[in-house]
Amino acid sequence: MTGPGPTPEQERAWVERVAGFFARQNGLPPIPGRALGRLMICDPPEQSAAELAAAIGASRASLTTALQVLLAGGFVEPGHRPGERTTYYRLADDPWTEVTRRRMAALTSFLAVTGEGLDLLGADSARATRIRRAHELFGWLDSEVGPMWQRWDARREHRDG
Amino acid sequence: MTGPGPTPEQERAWVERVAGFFARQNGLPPIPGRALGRLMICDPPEQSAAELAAAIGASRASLTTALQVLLAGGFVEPGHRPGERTTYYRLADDPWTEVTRRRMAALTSFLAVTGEGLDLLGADSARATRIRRAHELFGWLDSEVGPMWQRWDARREHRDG
DNA sequence: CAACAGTTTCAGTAACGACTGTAACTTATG
DNA sequence: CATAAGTTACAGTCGTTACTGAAACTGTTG
Repeated sequence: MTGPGPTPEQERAWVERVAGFFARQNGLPPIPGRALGRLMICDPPEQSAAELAAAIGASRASLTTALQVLLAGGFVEPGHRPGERTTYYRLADDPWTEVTRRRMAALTSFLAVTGEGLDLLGADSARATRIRRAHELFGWLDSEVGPMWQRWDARREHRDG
Repeated sequence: MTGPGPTPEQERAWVERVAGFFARQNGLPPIPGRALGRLMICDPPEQSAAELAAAIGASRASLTTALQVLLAGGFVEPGHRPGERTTYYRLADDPWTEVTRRRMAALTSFLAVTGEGLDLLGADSARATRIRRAHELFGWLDSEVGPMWQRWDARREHRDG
């Protein structure tokens, strides 16, 4: 007995939550977000563009765009079956680490802006105090995230490798 | 001799870079972003809404909205001078720590979504493997950011207090 | 090489969000 | 209580973006 499993309604609601999260967090449009959410729970894990379109209620044309976005972002991977022309898309093995890494890098990229600001105003001038505050935080943050991801990689290697 | 200082053109360009960053990163509209950038380098540090409007080339009405956004986000603080009715806005002492803290919290908030997904599919089911991958990363990340900010607070206290 | 399944491109549309200008409101001053 | 500086609320406009439907394209099968 494997239990009843989620209802289609529950699945839809969860997919919508995923889409909402990536819309807010990564600026992903609704349909790519829904396709991503769907690919996280669909059974089987591989789905054609047409199947995904039907599942989330969008046009096939929209799925093309959505899948391009997801492919470019490294979220999904294309796959083929012998004797079939259809491309079956599946969630990448672990898109999350890379995506999150990128987001944090983007966060600390403010360091370049503050650095240029300090150059402009003179790093030691009183007027640059406000910028320096920001510069210190983002510089420190930048020095923290490197080791942090090293710890993650070590942990992953320990579990998988 | 304190040097020539930046040209208005250079200031404008830098302000635009700040605005661009916060538009991409925090979803801030252009004008709030520009106002924020301006408040980072303006001299004197306190500015009225009218002054800011002139400096970044926006209407006063827009500045009202922009300043509300910045006040709500904790970026700026209002100030008054005796005998004057004008409100002078200045950059908060250190908005960056709090803002960045919020952003990282938002990042790890995906944990709630993956958690619900695991409940829905059954945490140990084969179908939940994809969700579990995400859940592990964000759970770990969540456990990392707490201590990380503690280190920052300690560092700050050591320097300031 | 013809037929066809599937994918992609593109033009058009609808909805959304930001910004402006004006008008109403608030509050300190004489 | 009248005045004036400044702030706020609002209606309208402009630009952008996501999405759809139809047509063009690609590549495999018989």
